[in-house]
Amino acid sequence: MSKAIPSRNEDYSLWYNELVKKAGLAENSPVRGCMVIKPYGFAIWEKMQQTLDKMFKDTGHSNAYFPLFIPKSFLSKEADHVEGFAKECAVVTHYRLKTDEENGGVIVDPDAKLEEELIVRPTSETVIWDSYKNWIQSYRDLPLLINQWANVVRWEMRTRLFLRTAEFLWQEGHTAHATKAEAEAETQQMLEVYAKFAEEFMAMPVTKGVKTASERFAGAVETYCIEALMQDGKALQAGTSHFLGQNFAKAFDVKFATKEGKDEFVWGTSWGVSTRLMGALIMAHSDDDGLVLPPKLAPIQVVIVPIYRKDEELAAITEVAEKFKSALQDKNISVKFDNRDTHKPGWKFAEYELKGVPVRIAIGPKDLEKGTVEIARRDTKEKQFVNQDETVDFVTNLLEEIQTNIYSKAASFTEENTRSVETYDEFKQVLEKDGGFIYAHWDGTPETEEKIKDETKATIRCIPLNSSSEEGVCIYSGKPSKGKVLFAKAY
RNA sequence: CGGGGCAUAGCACAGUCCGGUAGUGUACCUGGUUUGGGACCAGGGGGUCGUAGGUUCGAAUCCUGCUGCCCCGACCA
Repeated sequence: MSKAIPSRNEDYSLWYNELVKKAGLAENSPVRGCMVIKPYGFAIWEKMQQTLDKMFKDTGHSNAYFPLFIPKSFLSKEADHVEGFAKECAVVTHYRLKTDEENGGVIVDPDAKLEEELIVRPTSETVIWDSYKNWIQSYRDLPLLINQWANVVRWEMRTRLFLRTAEFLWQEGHTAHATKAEAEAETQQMLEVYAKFAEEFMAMPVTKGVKTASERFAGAVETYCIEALMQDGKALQAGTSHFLGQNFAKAFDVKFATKEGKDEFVWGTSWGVSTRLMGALIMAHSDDDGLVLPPKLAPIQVVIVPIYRKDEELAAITEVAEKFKSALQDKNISVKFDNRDTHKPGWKFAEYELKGVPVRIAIGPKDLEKGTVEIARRDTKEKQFVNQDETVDFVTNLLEEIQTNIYSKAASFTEENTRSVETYDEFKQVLEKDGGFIYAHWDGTPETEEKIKDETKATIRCIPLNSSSEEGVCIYSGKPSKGKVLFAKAY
């Protein structure tokens, strides 16, 4: 009981915060805006990393590592880039502390001021393109396909565990290409990788699209994104892929010799997903009893709980449990046999539900008699008895079914909460009453976008890639529109 | 960074109005009985009441500064 979390209906935001803490995913740190990612939360992140890392390598990318600190002067080399990030950079000004003679403790040593201040990377384009200048000489060095797993710091005013923290973990891909078309194809390809990851592994449907100019990455020519709808009807940007054009190449003078011997600027891309995906994963599927994890990302896919009175019973149950454990592990299923005698079965049931373990197997004396086990699935909370000789196959299939089911559930939710409107009144009404994704005509101007945002808090999440070019008139200005765009209130 | 609320044991809170030396639940430790949905009984440990100062014989309580957290806005992956 002590671990019960608030319900989503009562207070969605509190539900999220409490769930993150009670499920042991993360907690606040002594430093404002930062978070401690706890072992269980990190285990989920590691599974995401492993999967994505393989997808990146399968598409020809290699990992590297660039430094945390960036000379301040680098940031200002690309005008839009500095404009976008300057407001939220942490700056290193000194390199030494000394003991405070008067008050005890330590103070910054005023004699240790850095000649050029360093910024803590908010993203690594600048430091990476500075290297690329030396790495790239000719068309033979292209394409250059690099990814790095790193932490970055953006000094946010308002933070929330996983969704927006001052320091976060992410991967950032940075590629350089000989032609515009190739760089554009790379941008698209990585967007597809993200969409595939979100849908197949996170079981989270996403809408692919292009950002409007005002939402574009600072320094990009075009920003592509995947947007997902959370259970409270708000949208969450889950990943971005940027076509950088020649902006950074020009800023850092990255040229290559073509086959014909001409000097040309290279074309760039960058793309990233962060620990924010953890927030998306939590909000996409979980319920009032706790986390619901897709089997493909669950650190523990199956938990086995013994039910017994006497030690002899435990011994007999353990024998069966261990047999299942190794049989399932042989099928690459991660299994935990929780034989702790410090907690009762009911306590363990609640605990693993809170933690979102997809499948629970309970084995008790009655099961030993009947040759069965009790199998419970986290997504629907259904329980059933299964014969022991069918258990391994049953569980293997069940994991796949759960993965499919939570995707369908999220997909129907997204579908049910995606609406199309023709007028501004209708737009405001739907936004107020239902939230969710709203398709509406927009005249394409930043002014209209801004006004709608000011008046309704809804932003253009993206111009969907698959949108039909159905002509119409802008809901706000009445001017002509070439197609509907996707609006929502967003995280 | 503006507006509001909060800060007391690991966690959730009471006590603050009206100053008198800190309490409840839960978690933790020990022993026993228990175990098919968050067990029960008995005993036990743990808090310089966010922090710095002020008022007072005496401060969790009154006053001031600071810090942090939560909610609402502006900014953002």
